[in-house]
Amino acid sequence: MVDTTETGLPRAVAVAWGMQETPQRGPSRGLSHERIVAAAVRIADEEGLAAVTMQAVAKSLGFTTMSLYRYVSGKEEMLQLMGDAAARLSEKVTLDPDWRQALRQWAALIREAWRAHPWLREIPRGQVSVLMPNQMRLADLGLQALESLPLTRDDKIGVILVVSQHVASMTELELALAQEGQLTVTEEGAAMLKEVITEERYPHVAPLYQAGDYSPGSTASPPATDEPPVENVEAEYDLGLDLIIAGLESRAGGAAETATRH
Amino acid sequence: MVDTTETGLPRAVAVAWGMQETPQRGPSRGLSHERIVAAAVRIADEEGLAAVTMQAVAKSLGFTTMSLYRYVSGKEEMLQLMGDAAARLSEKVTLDPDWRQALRQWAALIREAWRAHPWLREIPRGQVSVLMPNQMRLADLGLQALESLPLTRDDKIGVILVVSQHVASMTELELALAQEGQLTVTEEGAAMLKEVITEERYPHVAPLYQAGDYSPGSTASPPATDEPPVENVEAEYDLGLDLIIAGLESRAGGAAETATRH
DNA sequence: ATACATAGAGTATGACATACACAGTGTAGT
DNA sequence: ACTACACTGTGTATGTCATACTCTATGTAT
Repeated sequence: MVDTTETGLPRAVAVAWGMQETPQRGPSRGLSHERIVAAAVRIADEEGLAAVTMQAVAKSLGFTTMSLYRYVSGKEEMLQLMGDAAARLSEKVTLDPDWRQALRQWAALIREAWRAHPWLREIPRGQVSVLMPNQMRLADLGLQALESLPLTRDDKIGVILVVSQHVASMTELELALAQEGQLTVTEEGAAMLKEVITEERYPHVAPLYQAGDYSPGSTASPPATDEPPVENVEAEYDLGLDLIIAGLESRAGGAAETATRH
Repeated sequence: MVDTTETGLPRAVAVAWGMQETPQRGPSRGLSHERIVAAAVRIADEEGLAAVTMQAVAKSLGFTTMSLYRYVSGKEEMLQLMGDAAARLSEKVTLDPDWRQALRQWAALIREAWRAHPWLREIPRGQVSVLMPNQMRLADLGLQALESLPLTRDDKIGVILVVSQHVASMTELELALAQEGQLTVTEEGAAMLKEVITEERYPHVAPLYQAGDYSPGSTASPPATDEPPVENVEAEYDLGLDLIIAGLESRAGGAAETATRH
């Protein structure tokens, strides 16, 4: 449960849109939402989200921990604001007229944001995020990319969602792998693994390990995954995008072709 | 950096495969990895991952907090073990001979796991997860589903990865929405929103809000998103899967047909 | 002027993860 | 048997967090 204002809107949303009335009386304010969020983002970029504590943020601004609570109802709200701040887009983005290219461009934009702010993966997403200004801008741009496609409104939204999640997943994976560094398994360790990864229990995976090139590689969800060497995330990123686009082409049929011409 | 054993294998991996030598001397053990992990999973299922504290787990087993550290090197390791435990699969799963169906079945299996253990989304994934027994089983099954497709080994792995991430994303989204509950925005709040979501800045999104059906609906990544009413996640799940499968069909060309041909 | 809403500081509290030292326990080696 | 000691689980302590509450100083509306 997000905490909300009297308007029913989540506080974070109201704040992000600047809908919060500013007090008339009292001492002048030394802080602001913007400065707090900016400081928090800076710390997250440099030292990871774990380093973003209320104390660290306050200290970096030269204020007391508790002073932040004048501007932000709690850490969660701050995180939500950070999430939106990280999704800021340069005002002028021109998308290719071909929807395929446009979709790729759009995906690349999102990817860029994720790469610049790896910690985004750790902040909880929810209904709130959609209502935030920058996130909404991204969604808007995504819809624009698909404009020429003969899909229902809902399908377009779905495509946007699916694509953005794909990009998010792959970037997250990429970063997770980069952070952990390559595991260096001993001869002995590898041997032990070979012993347990038997042909009977793992008929399709076992060959990969028996082969000897046990690059423990990447991973996935609790669901499954694989073992491609780290750099391959790029390949997976493209693969997914290619499949989705190919899928869209076949679904859109001839109509899509029209959009491509000229 | 995961902490590893002398074999170079992450401790969690060694533990999960039962590669850890058990002591010979000393009092008999009252606890075990399995019991600890099982207790932790139970708590997570019932009260969410946040409720999984070392103290809570220990208490639920009738032991002291610190006793857990005899079996588990730290909370992170425990979480990794929980992740694998939640990916356990019933031994006998039969996949449809048609790869399309098989892929759907496989996706459904993963989805089931996510739904049963929503907290999975919160546990960090990485190289380690791939090396865990149950996760590996899932990967194996995924490869089996794609067996008949004329793809390279790497592409198959990629597909598995992409699909599993898609399922993960959609299930995560579904759960996030369910947890937050529907936002109930006041007339006033809605009006304020309409005012800031202008046609100029949000040409494609604005109409959705102006229309009056401001179901704040779902969300996506820091990237973009949409506003379909909650139940629509199902639609997005299908959409993504359909697109990927259609993409695979067009990529695999005639060969895929063969596999389908009844 | 003056009252009072407000800003930021100070202090306090309660979760947590985890380090460390100890007391009891059962087995290996005699 | 006996004994040493590897190992078990406990108790206590520490440091990091988020956040509640209280107080003093501040500036604006009256």
